[in-house]
Amino acid sequence: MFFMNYDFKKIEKKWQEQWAEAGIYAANDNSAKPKYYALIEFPYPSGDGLHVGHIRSTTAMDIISRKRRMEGYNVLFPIGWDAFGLPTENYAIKTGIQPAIVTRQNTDVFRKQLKALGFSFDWKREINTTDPNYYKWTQWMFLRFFEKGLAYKARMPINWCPKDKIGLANEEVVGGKCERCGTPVEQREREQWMLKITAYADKLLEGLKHVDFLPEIKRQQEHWIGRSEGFKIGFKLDGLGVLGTAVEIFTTRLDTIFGATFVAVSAETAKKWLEAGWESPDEIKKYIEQVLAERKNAGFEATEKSGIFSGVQAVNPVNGETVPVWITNYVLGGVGTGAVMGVPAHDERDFEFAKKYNLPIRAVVGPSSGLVFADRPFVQDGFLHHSGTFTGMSSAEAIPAISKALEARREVRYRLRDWVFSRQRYWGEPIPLIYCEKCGWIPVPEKDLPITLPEVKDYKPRDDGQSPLASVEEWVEVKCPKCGGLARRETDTMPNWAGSSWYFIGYLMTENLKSREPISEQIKSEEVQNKLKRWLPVDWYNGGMEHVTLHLLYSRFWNQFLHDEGLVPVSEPYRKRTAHGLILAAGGVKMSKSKGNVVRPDDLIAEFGADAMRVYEMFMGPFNQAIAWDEHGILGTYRFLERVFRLATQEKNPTTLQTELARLLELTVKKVGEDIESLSFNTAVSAMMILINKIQAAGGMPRDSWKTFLLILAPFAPHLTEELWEKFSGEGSVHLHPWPAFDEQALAAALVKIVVQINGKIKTRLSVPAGLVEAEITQLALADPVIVVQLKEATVRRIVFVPDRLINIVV
RNA sequence: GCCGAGGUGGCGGAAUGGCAGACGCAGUAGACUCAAAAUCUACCGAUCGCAAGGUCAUGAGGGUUCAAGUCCCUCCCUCGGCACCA
Repeated sequence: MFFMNYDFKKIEKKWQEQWAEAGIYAANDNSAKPKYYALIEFPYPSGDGLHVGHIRSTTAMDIISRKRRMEGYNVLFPIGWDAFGLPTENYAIKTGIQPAIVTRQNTDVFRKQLKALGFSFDWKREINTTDPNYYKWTQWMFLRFFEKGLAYKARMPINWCPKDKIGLANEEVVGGKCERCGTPVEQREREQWMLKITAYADKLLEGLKHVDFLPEIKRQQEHWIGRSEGFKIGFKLDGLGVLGTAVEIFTTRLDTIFGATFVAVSAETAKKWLEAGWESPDEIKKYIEQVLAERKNAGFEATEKSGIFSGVQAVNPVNGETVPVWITNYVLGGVGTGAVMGVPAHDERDFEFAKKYNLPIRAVVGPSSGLVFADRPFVQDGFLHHSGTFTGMSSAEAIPAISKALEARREVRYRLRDWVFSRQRYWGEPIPLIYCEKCGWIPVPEKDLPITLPEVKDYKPRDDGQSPLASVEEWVEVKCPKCGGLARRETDTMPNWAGSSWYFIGYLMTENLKSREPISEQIKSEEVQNKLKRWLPVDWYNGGMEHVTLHLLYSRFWNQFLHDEGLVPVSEPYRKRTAHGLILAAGGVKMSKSKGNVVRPDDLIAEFGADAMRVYEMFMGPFNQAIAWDEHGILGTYRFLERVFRLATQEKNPTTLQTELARLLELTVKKVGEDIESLSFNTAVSAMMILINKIQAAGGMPRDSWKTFLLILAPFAPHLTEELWEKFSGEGSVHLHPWPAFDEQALAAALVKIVVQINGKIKTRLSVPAGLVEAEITQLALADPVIVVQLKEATVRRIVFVPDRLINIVV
């Protein structure tokens, strides 16, 4: 061994080529080893190229994949492109260049950049959602939903920019205004394809119990689904004239019904009464119109509560009491029955309303100790008071009892809405349906899939809100597959979420995607089913917190459906899901092209190398927290790697290992292994830095110890460690060598430092053999000169002793 | 407004209730050098003190404890999510 420079450029290029040639990261479909499926959210290949945030999250999963390989797993760590979407389309609108060409250019750049970072992807399994071979399957799967009645057409409001005359995706609406021109966005009704995800609401909730997702991820999904169990109850009306029957209210808090002091109905409900012939003063009519108009315009923001007394009275069925009916703006027509019982003592909104209009507040539920109404509503469950025969019951007992007495109808409601699956856009999967005047909506026969995107001149959505595909007459006009008559293709395309809803399955059968065999036969074949059984579920899926509600829910739904169809062996696609923090631009704002603050990694990689870049991004801060980008620190990780290289290749490394260094090495092996599992990469790097600093001070380390160290550094800095491993004539690749075990016994130190406190303040430290008992330490502590001086005039009242750590003398 | 995460040196950040500031960046001094870079060594929260040492410090204020950045209560601020879901 002789001194040499850390020539990362040469080293990184050399090993990237050798790994590719040897195929050491390819997942094996026929291995006897246990499988491990590690997944990242596949990137959208934007024109900006890879940015520093991609590197952080991808390096993390790369580290986990590499560690698993070393632990003896057959690892699948795939990569692909989620390439349909607006930025590419907008670029095409501006330049007229075909989105397919832009996509190819962008993916070429991304692929090159990812390869330069040494990620251990199985590149043979690369997929692209815009590849007709891929979206043929997406279209086929959509038709399965259609055949099961889970895809349907409905009139839905879309965001419409009146100036640009186009429909906007939600992402293009910022604060109720068009992202490009700033014009306030209007809601327009349009026929849209919908997927009935609500049919899977309970299954999606139930499935969460069996997966290992971060608690906050589960909570967000639960909240998004928003299951609530309630009851519908009729309140008889008095004063609506001939209409005077009943108003139906919905509540989840039947136990508070004795506290109802009014009934609040939505403007929509009141309007229906008017249409049915209710005669009411102009004042009320005006108010109703005003609320409806406000709702249309505001849409997004909550307005101040208001209401008007309708003149109508309602009868509370539980006690026959008469309460006033108010028409309000805070009860929504589309939610529940569009009417609620107002219980100000036990509901924040009713309380606010009652305060404003001086309506009575009657508390009927409280903690067991007694019923105290403070200046805020009591919204928890409790015990009933002033509630007739139900007084004294707990909320949990009272709800079924009251519902039985009233014969109330129980109803389960969800916040979750069905998935709007249509986009009036070009750059997405065409929806493979044909409309025939005679036969209705007819699916495209499987032999005609994929329906590929036709070339168009202009990619801009049309003035009438239709997709540009509607202008391609020769594409739109087809024969009805059923009757042979003249029919028209659906011109809407699928949303971005479609292709990403099943891509983790796509990776498992990339060869089959290319095949011309019918999908319905292929997917049920033993060959494909065996692959799916081998790899599913994904063992660890990491991605952004921003995808935790939509993408994660959609893909779970999609997979559960395929499972119910008998096409996929597992009902939950992801066993474990974690999330990373965003990398923000300097100043803590999001990086975006429009702000011009996107940081590209290329220059830094050229200057410090891929390994230094990887280690730095892991070292920056806690992985699960957002962090502002600052490249100054990369010099520190470069110095660390350079130091590793220099010390490991120095002329003479000692042949024996000092006891303390040996112990530190064991500790570091343990800590790095544990920190990787808990995504604490920053402290793992720090631990390795501490070790290297100690090695520097000790003048070096024997070869075998170096090899152990290389093994734990390997997932972080794969090129450098592979190079040194070769120089140390290690067997094969460092990345396929077993992960080192650590010796618990070697971790124990012979000497420990004991902190001596007086009244909790540190006074001195004792260096003593490990394992001394309280009496021995007390004796030593009290004899210490510093302590003797401090205790001169005090009496010891108490001694607190923590073995091998601390003694506190209380005086 | 509600839910969640967070607030620690000049900066990024460490810390199973038990030595606050690990590790790194920036900075200061020294060694090496003709010199510089690189590297190595030491120092590096504030404050009082010649020093030994003391005092104050983890957003603010209370509390529990022998001991609190960590647990409890009240409040302030930042970020993310949701927006009247009955």
